[in-house]
Amino acid sequence: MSTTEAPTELLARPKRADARRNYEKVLTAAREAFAEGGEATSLEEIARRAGVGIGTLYRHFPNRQALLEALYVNEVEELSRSADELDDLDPWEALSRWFEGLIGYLATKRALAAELTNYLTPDAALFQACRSSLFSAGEPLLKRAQEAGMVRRDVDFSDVLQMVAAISKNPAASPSQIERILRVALDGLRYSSES
Amino acid sequence: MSTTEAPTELLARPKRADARRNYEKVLTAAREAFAEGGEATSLEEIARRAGVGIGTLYRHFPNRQALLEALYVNEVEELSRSADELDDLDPWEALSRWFEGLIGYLATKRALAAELTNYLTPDAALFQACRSSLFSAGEPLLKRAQEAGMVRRDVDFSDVLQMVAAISKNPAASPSQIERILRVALDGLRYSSES
DNA sequence: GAAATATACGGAGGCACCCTCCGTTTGTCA
DNA sequence: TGACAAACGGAGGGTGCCTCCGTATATTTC
Repeated sequence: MSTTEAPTELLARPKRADARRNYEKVLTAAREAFAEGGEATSLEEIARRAGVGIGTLYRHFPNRQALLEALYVNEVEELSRSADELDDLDPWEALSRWFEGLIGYLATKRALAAELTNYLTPDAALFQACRSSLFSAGEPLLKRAQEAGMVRRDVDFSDVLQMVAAISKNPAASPSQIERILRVALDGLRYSSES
Repeated sequence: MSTTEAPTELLARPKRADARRNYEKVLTAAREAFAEGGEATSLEEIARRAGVGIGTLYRHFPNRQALLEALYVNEVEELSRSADELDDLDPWEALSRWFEGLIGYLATKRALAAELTNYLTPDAALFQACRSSLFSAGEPLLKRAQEAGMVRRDVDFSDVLQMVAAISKNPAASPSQIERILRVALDGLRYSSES
């Protein structure tokens, strides 16, 4: 029973044993630091927490952006897997449940995503990949609700996703207000324009 | 006809002639630089553009944040004045027209607001002031639409403002998509929960 | 198990940026 | 016009991102 993992991960892990250890140490330290300290954590600080030199950190993540991306990908992968237990619900119910999950996720990743958008254009490969991952999970739910006549037909999944994401990431609103706003916005999906 | 302006401005301008000139030069250079170069412009660069020393820039704006705030306030003041010609419209029409104006404004200020939120908590005095300015302009329009039964009553102006702002500032969506999403979200205001 | 080799480590130092300090200059007022 | 307050400007301190390269360690080979 070797310790080699199957190469299913999207992120290529380094080869040598000490290297892999350090890679994980950095990633973990970064996750913690970002959770605690907000987005302003320096890479020096992360290296210190991880107990490695700054050079080692840069060996694994060629720049700050790369480290953030690695964190981000890790999390999205996890999220997309969580959309398979909703098939037997009422179409509208299934859709809004799924978005609830998404919303909870987004709430914790605010700072990370915000900083990433400083480095990347929204059509960067990374975001494309994440979106397509979310699409394959959520789009069928929307389609189903539209075919059941429970959601207006002049929107597509991208619209809804952007709408929910934008509202959830708004740092100026409290969680309870965000919830209220989302309810309104999602109700907009049910509005039918023939007055 | 003296050149002294009435002290109606929220921002206190400096006293001496050269100082006032330089203050304006910096502010103008900053506005241009941010419009062109995005948010990553350095203060040294702005001072250079304005043709003043870095020390002078810092005399007027004690730090980067202060400069951004000054820019921001300037713009919001301008916006709030623009909401007085809507009284004679249908309540729903008036409300959505006003938000159209707001939306256009927000579109151009994305980068600025985004960077400011890195420095300030959403309840900073600056934002409070801007919000209250927007409130006094927009809240009556919402009230009127609610009393006319054209808008659901379980939302307040803050909700709608945050909703519109969040969607408008979303950098991942194209202008046309943003427009579509806003239409959906604002239609949510008309949805009435008795099914 | 030891030598050879590839791989990884770590921190000094370069560069850019934010900001402070203080000697010099300039506007203002009597 | 002279005196003083106000403002100017840039050298330099501190920190953060990142590079470079001498040192150390894992892995492979014999």
